[in-house]
Amino acid sequence: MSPPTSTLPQSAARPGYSPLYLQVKQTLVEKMIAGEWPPGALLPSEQQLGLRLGVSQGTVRKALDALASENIVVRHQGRGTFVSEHDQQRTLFQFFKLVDEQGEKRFPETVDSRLSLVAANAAERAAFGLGANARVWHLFRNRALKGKITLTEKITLAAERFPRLDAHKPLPNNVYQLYERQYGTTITRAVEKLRAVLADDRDAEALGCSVGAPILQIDRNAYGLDGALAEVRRSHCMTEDFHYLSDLH
Amino acid sequence: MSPPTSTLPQSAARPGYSPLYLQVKQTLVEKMIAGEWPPGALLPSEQQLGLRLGVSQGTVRKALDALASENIVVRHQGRGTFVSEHDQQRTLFQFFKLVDEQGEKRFPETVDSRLSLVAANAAERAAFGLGANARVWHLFRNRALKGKITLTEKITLAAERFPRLDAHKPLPNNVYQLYERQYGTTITRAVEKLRAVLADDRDAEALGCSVGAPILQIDRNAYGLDGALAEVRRSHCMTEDFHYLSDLH
DNA sequence: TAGTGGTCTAGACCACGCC
DNA sequence: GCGTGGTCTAGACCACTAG
Repeated sequence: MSPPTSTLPQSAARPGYSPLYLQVKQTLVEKMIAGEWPPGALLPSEQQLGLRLGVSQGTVRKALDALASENIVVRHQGRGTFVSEHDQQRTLFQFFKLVDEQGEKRFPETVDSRLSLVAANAAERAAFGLGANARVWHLFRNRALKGKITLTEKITLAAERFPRLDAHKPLPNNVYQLYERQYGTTITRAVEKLRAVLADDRDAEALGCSVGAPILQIDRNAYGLDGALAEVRRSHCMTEDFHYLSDLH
Repeated sequence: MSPPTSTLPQSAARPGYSPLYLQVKQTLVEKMIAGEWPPGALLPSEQQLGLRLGVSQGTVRKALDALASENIVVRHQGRGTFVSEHDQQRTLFQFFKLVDEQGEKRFPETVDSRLSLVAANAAERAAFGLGANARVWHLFRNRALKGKITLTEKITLAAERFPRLDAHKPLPNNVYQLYERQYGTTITRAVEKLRAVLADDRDAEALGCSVGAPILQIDRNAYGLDGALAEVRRSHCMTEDFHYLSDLH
């Protein structure tokens, strides 16, 4: 084999060992984080990556397959492997779980939007790992499905990770695309906690329902490529005409 | 290579083509459905399966990896590949999404259970693909988490698929294990639809809450190894102390 | 026609579980 | 020690895309 132009750490040291293909995967992710391959970029071919990293094409393939299964890259036979972008399709299929009775998805339209910068409270500092005087953005939005306001959102972001967010007003419907293009933060994974609650005065006003109506509360924590918590979001959703779809596989 | 003792269909006919490893996967699933390898059974090694099916060990591996990713088999280095069983662990991690504030899961205890056999209504006949005079089982259960009744369930099963279900009373806590051991029906996949509703009189009585309390309604359709709908379940759950956890990856 | 990923094969070595 | 799955490699051929 010709000498590699780059080497991977810890080839087989017993403690802390990780398989070669996972080291390759991690290396690729780090290059994405560093901006070497921004979202939408075409990666080098498997052969070229193998030569560059000093591993076989099959090992590169296993790393890329793992990245593809996490929706971090997209592979196209005959074209190549691309870093995933937060286009509407991805946001819809990976991060949006509300469907109508027929199981159809629609992208929600933002009807009303309010952005403010406030001092982070203790819970917010703990969640984002912020210092004592840190500040956070609060973004409130009402969103409509099929023309009817169906959910309200409160999004919380660390100001130090998303500086001058107000410069991008009006914020786009798809904020994950904004995080990605303006701040280099790609959301790759999220965890949602669901509860049933009763509509309070604010819910009732925003959603046009009565106080005490049943509301699905969705608490989402969204994480970036680097694994750090990037966004916290609480949604209140009416589930008369839509429901949350969860696949257990 | 020595001649295979069995052959796979359509080696490369253009229309309806499917890769070899998917044909292998399908062949293995069919053997499981036929009862050749019941849940818990040790499969032949990759080498032996390759010889038997006339494909390479690497192709068998790709089929087994796909089955493992769907939780249909479990692989153990040094021991072999086993058909998955519905032990408490699997039921808990794959099909039970309620966790407490600390994110801990507990297996729910069945407190009360009522089983009845009734004529299937139109919706039930359509869902299960039943004939005009078909009957279905209705199983109502109240279930407790950490000693407190937290959810009610209504389970619907086609009587023709689950004959003499009443002979197994009292039904076990883990009904998926019963389906598997007594009826050869292995649940492999489920889809849940979630809504927020208000507690009615029956919810209030069963759950010890007030009428009009917020309730998380979970409609689950569970499918067997053969892909057919096997169980329909509606759960009503209090989410004061527990919430539904959904991973978006 | 050239280049890419997708499939399939074959063989080597390692880590693990069991006897 | 033996057999298992896990990793890694190398090379062949196919299907798809693009120029």
